[in-house]
Amino acid sequence: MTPTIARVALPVPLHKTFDYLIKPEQPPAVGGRVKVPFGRQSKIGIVIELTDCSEFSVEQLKQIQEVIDHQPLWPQTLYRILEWASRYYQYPLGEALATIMPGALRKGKAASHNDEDHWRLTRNGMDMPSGTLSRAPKQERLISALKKGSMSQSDIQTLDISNPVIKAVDDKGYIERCAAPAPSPWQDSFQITEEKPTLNHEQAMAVATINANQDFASYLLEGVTGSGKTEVYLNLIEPVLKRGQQALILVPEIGLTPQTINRFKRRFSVPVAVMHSGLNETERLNAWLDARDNRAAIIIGTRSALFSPSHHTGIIIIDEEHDSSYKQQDSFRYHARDLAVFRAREENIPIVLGSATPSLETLHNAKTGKYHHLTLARRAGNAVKAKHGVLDIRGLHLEAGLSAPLIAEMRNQLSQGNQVMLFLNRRGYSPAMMCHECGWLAECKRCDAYFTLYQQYRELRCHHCAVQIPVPLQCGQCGSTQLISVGVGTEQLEQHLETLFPEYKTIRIDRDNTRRKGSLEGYLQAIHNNEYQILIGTQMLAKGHHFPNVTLVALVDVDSALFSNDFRAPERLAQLFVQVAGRAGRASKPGLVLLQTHHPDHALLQALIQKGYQDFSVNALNERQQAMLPPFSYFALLRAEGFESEPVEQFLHQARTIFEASPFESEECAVLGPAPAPLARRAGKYRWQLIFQAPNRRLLQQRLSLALPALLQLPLAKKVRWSLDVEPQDMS
DNA sequence: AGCACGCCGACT
DNA sequence: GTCGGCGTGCTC
Repeated sequence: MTPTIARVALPVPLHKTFDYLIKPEQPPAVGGRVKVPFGRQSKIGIVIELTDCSEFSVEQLKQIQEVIDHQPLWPQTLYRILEWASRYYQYPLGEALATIMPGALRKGKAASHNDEDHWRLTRNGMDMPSGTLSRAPKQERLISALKKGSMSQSDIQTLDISNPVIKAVDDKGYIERCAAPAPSPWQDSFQITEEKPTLNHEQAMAVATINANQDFASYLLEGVTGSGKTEVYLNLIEPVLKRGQQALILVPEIGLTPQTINRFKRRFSVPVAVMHSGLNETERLNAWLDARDNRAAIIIGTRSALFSPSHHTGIIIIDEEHDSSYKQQDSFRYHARDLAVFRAREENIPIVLGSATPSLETLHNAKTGKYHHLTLARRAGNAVKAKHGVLDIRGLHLEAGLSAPLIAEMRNQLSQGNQVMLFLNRRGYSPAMMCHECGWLAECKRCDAYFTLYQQYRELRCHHCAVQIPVPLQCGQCGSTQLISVGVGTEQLEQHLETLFPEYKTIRIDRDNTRRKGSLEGYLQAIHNNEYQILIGTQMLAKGHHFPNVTLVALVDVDSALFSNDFRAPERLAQLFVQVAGRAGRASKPGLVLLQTHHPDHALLQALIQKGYQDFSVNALNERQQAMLPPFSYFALLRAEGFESEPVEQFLHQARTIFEASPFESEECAVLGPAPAPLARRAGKYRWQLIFQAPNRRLLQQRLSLALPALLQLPLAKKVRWSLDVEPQDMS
């Protein structure tokens, strides 16, 4: 029996689907788009089921307006992952599908290559006796050219045959338009197009281990900076491409540089599809289609590239798997790395997670045997390990946050013609402004935060909302004019270093001066050209760039990370430390990394400094286990905000009651809060949060799925703004 | 989310 | 007398 009703997921924030009548002459496809009337508007949704029954009577159902796709947009495996992710991350399927779909498809554009039409000979044209067009040599030439096969309009133009000529021949009935022939498959011309470097023993072992098997298996490739992870990737991709399968590679947002892409393009003679946020709608659609139609052999992209509809994926590689940009931080809050493992399992292919500093989650999975752990401990080529040390700054006088020993070492390195890099994760001149007489601190009226002083703009700015005001001349409390800055930010550091080292040029790289597109690239180039000797930056300077002339890296303030209220802060500090250590220096000039701290004996710091990231991670994982923090439990964060505190808090109280009322055994689950969010007021809104904790994913998912319908029923759910983040990455 | 309906304040 | 403010309700 042919189904009469289509169940459709629409891009609306409603956790349900909508039923529509099918026109018999236009049967829709499950997984394909349809245009349907919705209230007084019409929307594009995805058919998720064909059926005969509905809770609604036939009279209540409307008809599908238009069937856009006659086949599913995604391979079965990928569609199942999307369905699962929609449930796991508690995000409505229709909205989830819409967010990961290329914008052009969301708007209803055809999901097919917009190849240029071709021209071919008609029967008449083929039979045309030569000499018929002797007085029209160009027309004659066109016909003989087309005897070898169809051509596109632009190809014809390259033969110096203009459009009017084409039209004239068309009018005579000798030629006609036809579809472009399918491009020849890349498999036919596959070859390796550069000389392969010889692998060292570790690399060869890793390659052999992973390539030994074509079925699902997860590998953690833990390779120190400079150990040649990319070369391993290339050796993994090679047999995949040889078999005619596609390779899917995810990189962090900041890591998708032309150099990275070229590394893959250079090695193989195959088409590469690149997917990142910089693409316009057409480019994005084309990359998506290239992946789907197997016109691209290698698909490389950021987070969202995980949803590339490639049907013949043979391997998934996640580079820098610890990078936080793999977790989407708004709307559909999926984790691309976690979903990638899921996808690999569904498609029964290997997945490789590469990093010099694996996330504790991934290390835990390796430890418990879920992932195979492969290590590259040897540096390839002339890379050399940086030295490092802790600067105990207790009791030391600090100049703009810098201790005398650090300044001395800077002077030493600079005088030898080297570059010096300073990390300080605080933008602005100083993170607060205080009255010297009464202790009053300038505070944002709309946020629970102090103003940051920007001296160059003579402004106080709030880093949590858009407020900026002129620097006050008087204390807001006692009227004193003795206002002083408290603490050090990158601007102050820059200013002070310019007076301290006037003979060297200083450059600051943070979000405040790299807003303009391309400015970061310009600065990095200038640094490589040695135009600057002192580099100051927040962590955006640490990722993906190697500075061979930098021989000294200092983390100016690591204490704030050691005592942050975000339990992941030490992990991120350790990753930053290892990443910068890997970027500094080279064989002839080994690098030195220094950390300034008031807590030189801190256990995690000691483990990191004395024994390295591996020991640090063992310690940190133990601490997580003691505290039952991820990966030893699974969190979901329900955050709510509103202009009045009371309804927000009350909403979360009700949410807590709902969650606790679960009929399941729930001793292992816990609810924490409601408590004020780390930033209790932001942009005038009060923020509260509730944390759900479960011992495993299954239970977390089960309990949330059970609670959410009741939560949505709460009258307050419509009055306050709220969001649910399953396995949040950033708790601050 | 959109978009309508609906009931109360300041205006051509 | 209207225009329009955003509260409430609904979308197969």
